[in-house]
Amino acid sequence: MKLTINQIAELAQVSKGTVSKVLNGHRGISDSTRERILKLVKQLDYHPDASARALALQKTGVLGFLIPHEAATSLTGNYWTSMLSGTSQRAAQAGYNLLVLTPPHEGDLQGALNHILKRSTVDGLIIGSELLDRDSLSELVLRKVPFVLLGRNPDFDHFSVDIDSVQGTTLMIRHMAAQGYRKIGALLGPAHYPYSRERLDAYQRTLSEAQLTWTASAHSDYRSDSIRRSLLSLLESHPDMDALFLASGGDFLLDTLRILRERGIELPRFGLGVFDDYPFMELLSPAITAIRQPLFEAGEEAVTLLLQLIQKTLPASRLVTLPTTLVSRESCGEVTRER
Amino acid sequence: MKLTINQIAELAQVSKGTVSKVLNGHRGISDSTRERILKLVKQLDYHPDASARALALQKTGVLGFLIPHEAATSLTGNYWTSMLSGTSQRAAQAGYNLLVLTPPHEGDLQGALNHILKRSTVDGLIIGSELLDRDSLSELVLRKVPFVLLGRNPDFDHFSVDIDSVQGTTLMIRHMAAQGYRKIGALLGPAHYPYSRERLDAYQRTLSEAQLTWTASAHSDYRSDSIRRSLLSLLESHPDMDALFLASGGDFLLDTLRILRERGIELPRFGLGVFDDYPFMELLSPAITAIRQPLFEAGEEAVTLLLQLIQKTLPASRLVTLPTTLVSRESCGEVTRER
DNA sequence: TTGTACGCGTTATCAT
DNA sequence: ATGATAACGCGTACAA
Repeated sequence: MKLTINQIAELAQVSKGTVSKVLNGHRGISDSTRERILKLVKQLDYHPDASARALALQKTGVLGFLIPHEAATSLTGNYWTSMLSGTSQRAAQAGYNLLVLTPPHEGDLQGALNHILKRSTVDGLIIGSELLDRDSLSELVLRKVPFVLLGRNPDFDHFSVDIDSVQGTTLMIRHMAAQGYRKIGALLGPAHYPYSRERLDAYQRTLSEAQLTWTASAHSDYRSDSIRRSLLSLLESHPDMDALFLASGGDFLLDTLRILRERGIELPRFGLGVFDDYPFMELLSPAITAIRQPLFEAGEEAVTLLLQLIQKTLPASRLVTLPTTLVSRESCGEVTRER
Repeated sequence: MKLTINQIAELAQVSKGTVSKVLNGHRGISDSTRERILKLVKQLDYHPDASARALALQKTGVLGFLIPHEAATSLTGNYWTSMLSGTSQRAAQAGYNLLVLTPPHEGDLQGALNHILKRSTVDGLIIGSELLDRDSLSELVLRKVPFVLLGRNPDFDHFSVDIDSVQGTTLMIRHMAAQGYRKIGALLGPAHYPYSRERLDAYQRTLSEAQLTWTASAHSDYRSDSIRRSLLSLLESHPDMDALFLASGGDFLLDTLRILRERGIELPRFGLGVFDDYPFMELLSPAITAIRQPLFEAGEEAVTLLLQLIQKTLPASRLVTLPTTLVSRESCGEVTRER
């Protein structure tokens, strides 16, 4: 049999209401009975049942992390897992449990969200925002569900944590220009993703600030064949390109390196800079210059923000923007000169 | 106001008991009222409250994935996240939610486990078994908590999903021997981890099967300084070593490559084989020969097994062992000969 | 075929 | 300071 509050009450010779008060730190209990109950609770290792507590309080003590893609693809890479890591860490430290919400099949996002919401399984939500439309988000606000966006949504103003794409792109393009590259192309993520647009803009602006008029860019989704197609056509239509800015990490880099090698294009004579840093980049030859995103920290910040929303303490600001750092390595000219 | 079963009942002009029966597919309801209720439910998008349902049924519809290390370290690598990915995928498809249980601070594992259990927040548990002792596991069995171990526990027989360390190690060592290496050393994970022992045994057995008597091995934990120390002492005490078997992935490879380069040891004249495969290994020069572990699949299998335990349908076998595959690349001799 | 009443374990309110 | 009692929302025997 499972231990219940009734049994504790019986053993302590009090009513269950008294036990509840002690457990929740309410005042108006004599020290003697408080200690008697506390001792019993500790001794029997009693913990109030989560479901019953949730029902009574209308709070589950659970945070949901909604990842917009199915687990098989999203949780295999570095991006979402690093954010999840930070989220999990801080949630655990704050005494919350973390539910990983991953659509059962690619595209079932809305359904998964609705399912969770209507059953009120979670107290709040952290949402990978890239695929949720304006209407869904509006409904969340309307229904007063506390939530935080991970990655800003351009046409929906809400509490969110973002990594500074503009600052990162500027950092990288300036660096590439400073290294002497003059015809810097850009391979970007899907055109409808907000950060693709931001990075494209920043890329163009920074180039023109550096008095470089040469420009070439292409979009691609995350499938290898798409990356290959986009990059090949970019290379062919711009044979004079002398450097490439990869505006996304993960498979972008792997496929790009394969293609560059196939075509006999040598780094760092041809420059390469990537948005997203991994430890292994240091071991490639040449090592790859990259923008390091504070993904773990973004996850942490998102939880912090969300908890404030749940507790209705107004956060300091609606938007937390985290800066990136440049990790300068050989693929982008630096070492060439020394040699 | 939140929609409740009472409101549905009222609107449908029936008692809530009837609504409940319809919702749960019980029979003994006339088609007309069933359809009337169903229509209403669909129309208003009603979903029964999760907490209330959990309280009544004594089932939460939630599975827990207990990772033995704090999120900051464990969820940053590839190992746990890949398993988590498979777990999340299959859980979602089976209609379960997945709770990521990660100790708030390194070492708080027992506390976290107890917390979850006593409150009965989950219907079942998938446990990264390496750090849980026999007593804790026994208690789980005693309390009839359905759980599955990810990674077999040598001194505790229970339902578990494991990746075949012995088969993988044998595969690799045979390959290295076939490539002509004669003095193959081994750098293993922490000595108290079960799979370290398994891999060490398999390493020695395979060598002796191949009539190779030369042997050298060292253990290390996952911190860079420890890896460095172990490897350096291994190299120094065995200057004639001509190949190395890295029995763990992740940072092991990164640190090892750094050290080998520092010391001017060239691959593949010196052979290198790693237990754990990553896409980027293909891009290193030379590319790294590796054992590929079916981590995602292990996560999936664990859920499948767990669901059977929860439904009390006896699984076919207590132990699911998944085979590895060898990914042969340049770091281990293959290409040398061709050149 | 449908409705009633109670239990699930906890918390909160209102008496005492 | 403590104790009854009524929610919380749902499932389910059992009665009608």
